Amino acid sequence: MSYTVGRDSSSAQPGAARPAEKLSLGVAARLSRYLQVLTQARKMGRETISSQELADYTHVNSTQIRRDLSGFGKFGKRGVGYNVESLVTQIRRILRTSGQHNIALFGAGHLGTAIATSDIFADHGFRVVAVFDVDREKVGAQVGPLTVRHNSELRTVVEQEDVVVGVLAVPSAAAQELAGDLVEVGVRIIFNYSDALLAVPPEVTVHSSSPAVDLLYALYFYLA
Amino acid sequence: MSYTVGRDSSSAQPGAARPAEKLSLGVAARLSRYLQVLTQARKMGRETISSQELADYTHVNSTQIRRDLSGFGKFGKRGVGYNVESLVTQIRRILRTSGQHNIALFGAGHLGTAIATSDIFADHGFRVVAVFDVDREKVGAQVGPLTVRHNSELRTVVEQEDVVVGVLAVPSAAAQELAGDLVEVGVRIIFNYSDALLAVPPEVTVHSSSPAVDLLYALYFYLA
DNA sequence: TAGATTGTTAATCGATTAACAATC
DNA sequence: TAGATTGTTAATCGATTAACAATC
Repeated sequence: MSYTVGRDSSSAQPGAARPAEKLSLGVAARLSRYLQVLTQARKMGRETISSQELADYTHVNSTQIRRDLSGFGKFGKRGVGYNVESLVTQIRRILRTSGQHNIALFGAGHLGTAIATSDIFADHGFRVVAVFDVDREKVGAQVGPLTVRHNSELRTVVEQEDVVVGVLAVPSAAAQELAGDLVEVGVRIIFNYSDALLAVPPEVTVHSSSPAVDLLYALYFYLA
Repeated sequence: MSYTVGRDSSSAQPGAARPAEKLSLGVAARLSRYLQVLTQARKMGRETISSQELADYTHVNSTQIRRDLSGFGKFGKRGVGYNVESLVTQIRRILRTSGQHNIALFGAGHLGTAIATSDIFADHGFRVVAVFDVDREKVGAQVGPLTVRHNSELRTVVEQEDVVVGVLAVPSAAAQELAGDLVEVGVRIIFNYSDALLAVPPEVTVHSSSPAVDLLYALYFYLA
């Protein structure tokens, strides 16, 4: 990982809920994972969870988890574990992602529809505010609660709705051009579901989904 | 990460294409990332790629990349870079995932259809050999090249087709039961697209997709 | 040749872990 | 109280990086 980010804030001061300098890449990544499991656990009605259970689900060592968390405050109860609800709140605060963040989704095909109608994003404070497509037959159709718009409305929507993230659920051939458009109107985070390699300026972050690669990784440990 | 896996194989011996003991978690994860970018690059017709370009796309430091690769052989050409095609082959060999691996997909809704008709899995040597659903209206329908089957055929298909991975694109409420069924018929890798927390025996690996969490992570560095 | 990029070293820094006292 | 689990320390190990000679 080569982002230029600050140092770890691991020097603990008892009792103090730390205002957090900049998190290291590793800490931020792990906190995100904890948040994923906690969100799922909350949905299933769990009230508390132990570091050991979190370890089982995230494959992060339980000591590491307690260490990561205790750097920011004493969130747990000895003999009991962590309160799921309050830990979700704490981690969101640490990651500074407690707010609502708006997403523009591109592509009203099967994948786009699946994304727009699920609550995988909603559960984490993201809101899909617009669905775009270039297909005139799809424009005007309903996808979940939204009406499909034509790509040409991109700029208007991004500016009016304060869109922070662009999600590309379009064919590879269309991805690069859309990425360029998004960058041009000021979007700095792109989530790419196509298998195109996107060229963007350094200040823009592209995250490419790749379930197959995740599987290869899992498979290695299965085969080895 | 708490898998019990072997040590890094970083002691280099010039010239030798290493038979690779067991890779460390970090090395395996990074090699997978390189593979993702290389596969994309190949699709776009690229012949060679430098460690610096790989670094730009993967956010892994370029020295780290050269180091990771040189542990297994001298794959690059000074002044030129790495041959994309041959590096794909080499990394697949190192990860021992050169073969064909069969997937069973559950859920013939929008997400399931998107997965079955894309080539995100095919590009990495995975083949979706069956699509299942419980909805009698969907059973029998065509999804890409496949006919939707009823869940009750699970065991037969897994045994006949040598299914290694189960992919769950079903509602959360249905996920746990299916996971149990998969474990029972011997599947050891589950890819979970639902937001259910799956309880499985320790020998089973569950990978839960969570694009929203990936976004939170990206957002942190954007906001901070 | 001149420029580019690999392969490798050596030094540093952060991640990981076992162990255990504190305490719910 | 007895059992469970956190918070924290101290020691180890692996990851990261800058730098540069080798070489295409």
